[in-house]
Amino acid sequence: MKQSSRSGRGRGNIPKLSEMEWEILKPLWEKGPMAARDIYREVPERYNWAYKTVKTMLSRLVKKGAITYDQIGNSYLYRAAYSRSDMTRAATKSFVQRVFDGAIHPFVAHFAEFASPEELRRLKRELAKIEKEKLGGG
Amino acid sequence: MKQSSRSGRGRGNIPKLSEMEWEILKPLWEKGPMAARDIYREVPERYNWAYKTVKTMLSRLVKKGAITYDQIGNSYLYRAAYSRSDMTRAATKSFVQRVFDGAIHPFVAHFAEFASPEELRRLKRELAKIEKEKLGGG
DNA sequence: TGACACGGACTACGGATGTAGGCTATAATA
DNA sequence: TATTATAGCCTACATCCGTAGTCCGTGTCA
Repeated sequence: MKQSSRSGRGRGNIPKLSEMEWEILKPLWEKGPMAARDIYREVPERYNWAYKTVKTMLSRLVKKGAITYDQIGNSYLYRAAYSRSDMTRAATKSFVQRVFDGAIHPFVAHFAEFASPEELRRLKRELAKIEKEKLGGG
Repeated sequence: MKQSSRSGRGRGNIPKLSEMEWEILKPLWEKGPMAARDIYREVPERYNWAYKTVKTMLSRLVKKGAITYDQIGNSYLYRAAYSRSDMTRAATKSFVQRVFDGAIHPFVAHFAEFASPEELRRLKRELAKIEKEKLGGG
């Protein structure tokens, strides 16, 4: 099997991200490890954050274990501590639990209302694939 | 006029519920308007809340416009201000936006991993239905 | 009528969040 | 070497959230 970055044990302790913290993690997942200044540049402009705000978030994310860093000279190179997969899986699970009491289909039904036809098709395809894998003895 | 649980305009100002607040709204949606004491009884035991905690949540929910009440004698009969549909739709939209940047299929792919085969089938069915409605000009 | 339980209003308090600012060391530059 | 722009570290501060507690009025039971 492949070794999907820490995919095993301890799913329970993946830290929860606050709304804004996701915006810090996204660039890290998409472009790999980065310095604070670069993350700052990657954050969507619409948030209009001060650089210091980004720095604060980074500290808090380190503290809660969502990111780690390597020191390079006198600055840090931050990197996500968990894969985007693991993080979104955990967040989704908790969201679905909270809002839908664990049943996913109402969630999808709702979402599907504002999904494009293309996305709906894609979804069906994915679902079929997953179903087959499951039945096939995954 | 009849009291069309305000399903129309103003979707944007549906208040956000905190994690625990969902547990107060659920009984209200499922069983209709209730007094504080009854809501207290309906909250899942695992939370082990004091009655006062429920009261605090109710006040906050009233304040943020998520529930309203009718005074009956010297006590209140609380009711949800928005339908469960509207509330979950809003929450889902914001969640998917934040975590998946608006694209739901990666989410489903992840979640489907721990969905039961039965739920997967249900999902596919719902999707097909929604797709047909969309194409049919709904 | 007096004692009490229950109701709502207001208060409490620590931790998380959104949003920074100040201080100090250091790398780069003049 | 003196200046300056950054970097990281620590501090700030209003809100929200989870989780109650206190205070006071009143319906109820004895």
